[in-house]
Amino acid sequence: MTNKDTNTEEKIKEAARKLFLQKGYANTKTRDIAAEAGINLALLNYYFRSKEKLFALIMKEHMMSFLSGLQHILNQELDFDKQIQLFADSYIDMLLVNPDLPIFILSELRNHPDKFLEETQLRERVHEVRFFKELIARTDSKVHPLHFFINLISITVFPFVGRPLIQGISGISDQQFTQMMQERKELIPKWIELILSNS
Amino acid sequence: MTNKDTNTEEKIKEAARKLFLQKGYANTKTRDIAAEAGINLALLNYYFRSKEKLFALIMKEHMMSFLSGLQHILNQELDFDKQIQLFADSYIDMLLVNPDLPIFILSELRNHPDKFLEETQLRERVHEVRFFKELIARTDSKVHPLHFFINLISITVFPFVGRPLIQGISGISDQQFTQMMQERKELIPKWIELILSNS
DNA sequence: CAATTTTTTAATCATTTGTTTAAATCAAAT
DNA sequence: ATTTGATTTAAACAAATGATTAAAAAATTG
Repeated sequence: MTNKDTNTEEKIKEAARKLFLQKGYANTKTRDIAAEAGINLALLNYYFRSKEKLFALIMKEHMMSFLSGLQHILNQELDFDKQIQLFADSYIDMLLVNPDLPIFILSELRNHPDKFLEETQLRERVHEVRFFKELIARTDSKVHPLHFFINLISITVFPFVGRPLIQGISGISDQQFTQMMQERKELIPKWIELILSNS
Repeated sequence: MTNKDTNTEEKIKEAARKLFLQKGYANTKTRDIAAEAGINLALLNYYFRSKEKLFALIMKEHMMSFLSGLQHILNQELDFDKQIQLFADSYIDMLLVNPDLPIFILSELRNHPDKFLEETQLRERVHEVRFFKELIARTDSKVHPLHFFINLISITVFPFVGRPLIQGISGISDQQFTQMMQERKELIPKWIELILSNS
């Protein structure tokens, strides 16, 4: 505490987190970060060598927390149905706190398709998750189990990615949007279970 | 034809379409566009005044075609179920041809939240669409009809936005991805109708 | 306290990038 | 064919941007 918030290195990281998340890599200038952190521009390079290295650090941090969250939820020893409920509930909570996270990750992933996937060992770590084994076991149909996972992620995450469009079309307020996302915590598990049980 | 493809103005637009779509506004340099179009750099400003004006043009074009597509499909005089089928089918076809379109639009919309929504009269034009009136009429439940529209868009569009993650996690090939999207043309209507009829 | 190391600062550099200019070339009209 | 206007070109400009430097200030060590 004492050191962590006043510490120059941490101040730069904090500013970088905020701005990169908000505006992406290309739209964030080193001078913006320095100003936001309230430090001299040269200190950015002193502590992190380059803008790119600083970004890689922040990006990895985000990918890891995204992954750890997923891993933690989907590895719990729970009923399959309970697990879906837990996922929707805690993931939407997380997204309401970090609404910019998905579009940030997906935008940057577009520019460096492999870079970040490799260094987080995404595939390896997700593959041994309980939920997936359960999901595969559950589907006796000819429909690929991945479809159901895609559906779950889609209806949970997409509203946050497509938010400007959704609000632009429907005209709902920020408050109404949040309200609807709260409702989805309970609706998503029902929908997914419905889809799963009829396949 | 004769003029349209060799025409300098059109060559620049074509190059701009390709590069903006692929890399976004900030990551596309005017020199890249000039090189791609095979023309002198100054011609970009000669014909379009500025990079920003050129971009606004391309962006509006994309928003319009996105909107017209939606409008055309959702205004057809068809059964509600048929309409959902038509939507999934033709929208996935479109997305397979333009897989970068959603992430492009959503990324840029993040930087200029209102700018493009206003000038396309998105809300006004979508609001008078047959499909929505039908959707609202259909839902007697206490669940907001917008939820179902969000679901339809989510499971249709999100796979293309989240493609790097989906392929990174599952390890499926490009070909397998395309195959799955083809399958979803028939699956999505079933899922959506299932959800609708149980609400 | 003096010496040494670490941190911070202001100034500057080198490159990139969007845009402009002035001259050259091309096309159309009289 | 000459004139006039439109198009194209090479060169340059100005601002933005990531990075470096050398000196000053602060902190640490002996």
